[in-house]
Amino acid sequence: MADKITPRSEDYAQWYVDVVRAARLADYSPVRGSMIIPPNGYELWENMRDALDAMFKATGHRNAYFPLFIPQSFLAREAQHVDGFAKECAVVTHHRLMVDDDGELVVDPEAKLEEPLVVRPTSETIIWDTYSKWIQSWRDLPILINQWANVVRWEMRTRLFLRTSEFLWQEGHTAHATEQEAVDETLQMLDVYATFAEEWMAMPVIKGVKTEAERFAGAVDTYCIEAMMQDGKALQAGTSHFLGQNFAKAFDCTFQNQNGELEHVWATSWGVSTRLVGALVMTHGDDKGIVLPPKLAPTQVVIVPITRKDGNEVILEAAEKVRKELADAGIRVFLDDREQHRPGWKFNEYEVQGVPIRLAIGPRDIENNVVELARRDTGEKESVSMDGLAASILDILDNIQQGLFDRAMAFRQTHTSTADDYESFQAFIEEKGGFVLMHWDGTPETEERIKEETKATIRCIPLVGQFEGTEEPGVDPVSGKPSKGRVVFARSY
RNA sequence: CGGGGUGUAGCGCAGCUCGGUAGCGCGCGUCGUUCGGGACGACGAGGUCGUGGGUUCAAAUCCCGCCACCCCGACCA
Repeated sequence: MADKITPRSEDYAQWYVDVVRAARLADYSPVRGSMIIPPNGYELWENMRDALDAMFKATGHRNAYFPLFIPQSFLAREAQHVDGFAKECAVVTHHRLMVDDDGELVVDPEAKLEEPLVVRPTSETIIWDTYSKWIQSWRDLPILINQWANVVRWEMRTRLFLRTSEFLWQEGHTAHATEQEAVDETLQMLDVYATFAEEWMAMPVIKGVKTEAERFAGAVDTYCIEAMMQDGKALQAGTSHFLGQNFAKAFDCTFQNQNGELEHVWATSWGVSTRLVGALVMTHGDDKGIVLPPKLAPTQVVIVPITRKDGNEVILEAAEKVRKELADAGIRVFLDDREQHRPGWKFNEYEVQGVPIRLAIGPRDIENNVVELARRDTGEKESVSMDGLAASILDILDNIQQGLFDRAMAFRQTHTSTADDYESFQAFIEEKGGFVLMHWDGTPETEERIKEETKATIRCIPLVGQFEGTEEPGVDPVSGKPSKGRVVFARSY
C-alpha cells in the first residue's frame, strides 16, 4: 500500500480498494477471494450486526445456529436451488491428511467421506431438514429464527466486501402456517432492511421485487433493497425471499392444521452480509478516505491533544476531562494521546478512517475555553465552547447523520433518469450512469436483450410510492409490447 | 473459464532489454532535535529475488515448466 492514501481517481474500483485497505477495514488474505477483517472493519460490522439484531428481536425473531457442513444430497433436494448454487460450492471430500513417501503432506486417499459435505453457501437446506423434524402441528408455527454465520460461495470474481468467497452475514429462516403470513413476514423484513439502510447507514435504498432472472434460486418472489454507489452503479444491499412451499415440499415439512388436515409449511428467508460494509464505503467515501455515519461509527469522536515541549500535563488533563464528559454522555470517544505521532499525522489518520468528529485541544483552546471541532463529512472546522460540549456534539452527530443521508439521496436523485425510448436509455446508461426508469414488457427475453446490449439489468420492479408514476402502464420501447409499469435499470456490482 | 498483468525486505516499488552475487521510498529499532495539518538528522536491523529445472565460470536478470495472486469479462449477497 502507498504510504499516503491515493486520492480518488478516475478508477473508482481502485479508489475503493485503496480506501478500504488504508482505513484498515479489510485486507487480502492468503486465500483467493477471501479477506481478513481487522478490528477497524470488524467493529463496524459489529455495530451493524447489533443494530440489526435488535431490530430482528423487536420483530419477534430469535437467534440459533446450524452447521457449517451440509450433506451434498441436501442441496439436491430443491431443483432450482441446486441450479443456483451447484457451480459455486466448496466441497469437503476427506477427513484426514497424511505424510507420503516423499515427506509431502497430502490428502489421505483412505480417508474419503462416504458423502461429500458442502460448505454452506446458504442454509435453507439444512434448516428445512431440521424444521421438518421440529414442526408437526399448527401450534409449532410460526418459527422465526435468525442465524449469524459465515458462508462460502466460490465466485469467479471477487471484490473486498462486495463479493468475497467467504463472507459474514445473517440469514433469517421463518416457517408459517399460511401464505399470507409468510408474505407479510417477507415484506416486514424488507422494511427492516430498508429502515436499517436509511436510518443507520444513511444510505437511501429502493425497495422492489426481482425479476425472474434475478430471483433467488428456490424462491417464489425475491424482494430487495437496491442502493446507488458513487460511480452510479447499483448495489443489491439486502434480500428478503418469499419461498412459498418449495422448501417445505423438498424436505417434506408438513403440519396438521386446526381442521386436522396435513399442509405444507410456508417459508421465508432473508439476509444481509458484510457487503453492507462495502456499501457504506462506496456511498459516503471521498478523496480523503471513508466517511462513517455517526450511528455506526465505532469511534464517533476522536480527541487529538496538541502537545508541546512543556505544559503537556495541562493539555492532557483538559483532554481527559473532555473525553470523560463525552463518554458519560454515551458518546463513543477516543483520546489519542499517543506520543509517537504528531497532531498532523493523527488528523490525517482519522480522516482516512472516517471518524465523524475530531476535536483538537491545545494551549490556545484552553486559554479560550474552547475546542477545535472538525467535521469529517464537510471538512468544516469551528471553535466550540467547552461549556455544554457533550450536548453540542450530540447535536452535530445527529446533523452529520442526517446530512450524509440527504447528500446520498440528492446524489441518487440527480442520477436517476426516466427514459421513454431505447436510444435515450442507452445514452443514460452509457454516459450518466445511475438508475434509469423505463417501461418493460415483463419478459425475460427483453430483459436479456437489454443486458447484452447495454450491460444494464433490471435491479428491481419498485414497490409503489417510491417514484412518481412508475406503476402507470405504458409501452416497452424495446419490444413495443405493453408494459405494466416502469422498472429500475442500472449497471450493477 | 477466456483476455491482460504481477510475483524482489513488513508495505509500495526499481533493477531484468545488455548476466558479475540486490537497491529506493515508507514503515521498524536506538539517540537527539521537534510537535496547531502526514517532522528532521545520525546510526542500525531486516531479503530462500514465487517455485522446479536448464544454459553459464557466474542467473533477480536468459530459456522451459509449474504455482499463486491482482485486474477486465462471463456468474453472483
